[in-house]
Amino acid sequence: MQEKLYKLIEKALNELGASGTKFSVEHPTRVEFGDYSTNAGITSKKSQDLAEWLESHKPEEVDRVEQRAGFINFYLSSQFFAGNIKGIIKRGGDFGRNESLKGEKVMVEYTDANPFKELHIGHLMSNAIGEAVARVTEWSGAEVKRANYQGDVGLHVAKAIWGMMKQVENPYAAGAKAYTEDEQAKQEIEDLNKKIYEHKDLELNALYESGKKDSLDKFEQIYKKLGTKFDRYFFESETAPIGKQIVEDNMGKIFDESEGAVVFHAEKFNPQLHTRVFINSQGLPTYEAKELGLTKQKFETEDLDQSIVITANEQTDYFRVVLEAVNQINPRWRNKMMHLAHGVLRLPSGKMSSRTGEVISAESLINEVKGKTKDDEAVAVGAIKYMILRSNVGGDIIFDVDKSVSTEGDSGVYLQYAHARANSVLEKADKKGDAGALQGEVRMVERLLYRFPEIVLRSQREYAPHFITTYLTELASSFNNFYAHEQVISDDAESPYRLAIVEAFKIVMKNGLTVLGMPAPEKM
RNA sequence: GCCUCCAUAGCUCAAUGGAUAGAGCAGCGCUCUUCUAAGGCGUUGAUGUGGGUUCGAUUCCUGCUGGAGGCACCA
Repeated sequence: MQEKLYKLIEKALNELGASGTKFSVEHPTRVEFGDYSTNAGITSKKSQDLAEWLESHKPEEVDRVEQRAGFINFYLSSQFFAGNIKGIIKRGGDFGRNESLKGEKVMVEYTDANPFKELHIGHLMSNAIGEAVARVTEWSGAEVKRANYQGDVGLHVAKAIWGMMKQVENPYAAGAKAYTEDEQAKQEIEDLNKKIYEHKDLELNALYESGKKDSLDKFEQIYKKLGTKFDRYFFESETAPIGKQIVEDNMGKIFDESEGAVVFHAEKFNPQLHTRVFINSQGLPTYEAKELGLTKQKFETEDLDQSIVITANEQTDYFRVVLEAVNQINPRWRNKMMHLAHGVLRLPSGKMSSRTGEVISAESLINEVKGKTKDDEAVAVGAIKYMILRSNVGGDIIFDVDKSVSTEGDSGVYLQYAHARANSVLEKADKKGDAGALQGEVRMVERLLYRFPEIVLRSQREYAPHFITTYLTELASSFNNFYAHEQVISDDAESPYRLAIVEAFKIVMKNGLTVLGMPAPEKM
């Protein structure tokens, strides 16, 4: 429809001798200003003539054309909305999908949990955003590979194993604490770290393997709760040697020796960037080199058109440097890579730090929210995801537990409840909906329903799931208003049409929640 | 010191260069003998500050103030 109007306006401008004028066609911010609006009248300075031309050449879907403050507004006909209701019901679970990325293969890396440590609320953030991005990408027709890159070597592992050997309650926390407070423990942990790398101590290897497995199994249970199923797991123990090799192959060309370490002088390529160490003075690859190894692994195991990495924004500058290094090594990889940074999840009381041991685990947050939702896990997961996905990806989230389960608007609960309520009405009805039975005024909910596919598309293009969240909240509000003011099931002639609206709403809400990775319970 | 990002109502968030800056919470006042009141209706309240570009700026550029993150051998 938008495109149709665009072409019509282009034609009008041609005939009015104003061809080439720039203009846009969009949904106005307020419904009083119509379903579509154009600024072509302002940009062409022919508002009056253009409005008159459009009024006399309007397509059948347009009920009326009005000029207001220079803008030309299009009000669509009730038949247009009825047609869309019918179309939504026909497409059902597929309504909202598009094919803009058809034939492409996209890898989305997110969550990036570290074995031996607990999954904390930061991982929850990455997971919620990553899963939503993955789904939005799928809904745009791409084949998506979900990837999880995990740090299974390094000092944190040694700390955890040190704790395991002491058989304490929380091995990682105990190890981390001892490392900073106890000089002897620190030495023991560093020795352990070296031994883990060497992989020669059989007893230690067994401890390592069992600890890793337990940890990964536990992660899997949480991923299941959150609705994530990864296709690929990458480990730092694998990427490290590959990355080290890449750096060594490019010594003198891209990487240089400096103070005993191997560094990349990124500022030579971009003054905003800085030098970073890729291989430390002990000859061990750092996180930076490992990232190069990971990149190679990704592109060599899958024929990717795009690789999206989702991390916290504390890694933004680090990533810019690494991406520049990738660009020097293989620009074709670089051009397909995208780093999406999210903020930090905080509680109103302040930030948590994993170093001080005050981490809030993902599980404990889920359980706390669950405790406030009649013990309903679907509602709890939805509540948490909503809080994360309601605002722009880059910013921090202030997570207020009570607000997240708020029964009054702007929450996951609100969306799920509207969905369950629509389902309940449909179950009560003894007849089927019929979008052909319309009469009367067009409702707000009808004006919003058909917009869902374009919202999904925009979310994909801008890597911004929050557009969907915002839209669904508005949609749920319009549905609740409709529900509160009109008796859906009754004997009058329009009842089948109202039922069709409810059915279409249920489809869109369910698809919307699904594409965000939120559960959509049938009953609450 | 340098780099990046951010600043919207008392609070938490929206607003592809457009119209009277939208929601929710909190506050105040209504609303269940009717399909799920975890709902609905009404009401009070905001673009940090100085310039600039533009027919039009919350949006773009820039000065200032305030905040967050990062800046060599952690990840």
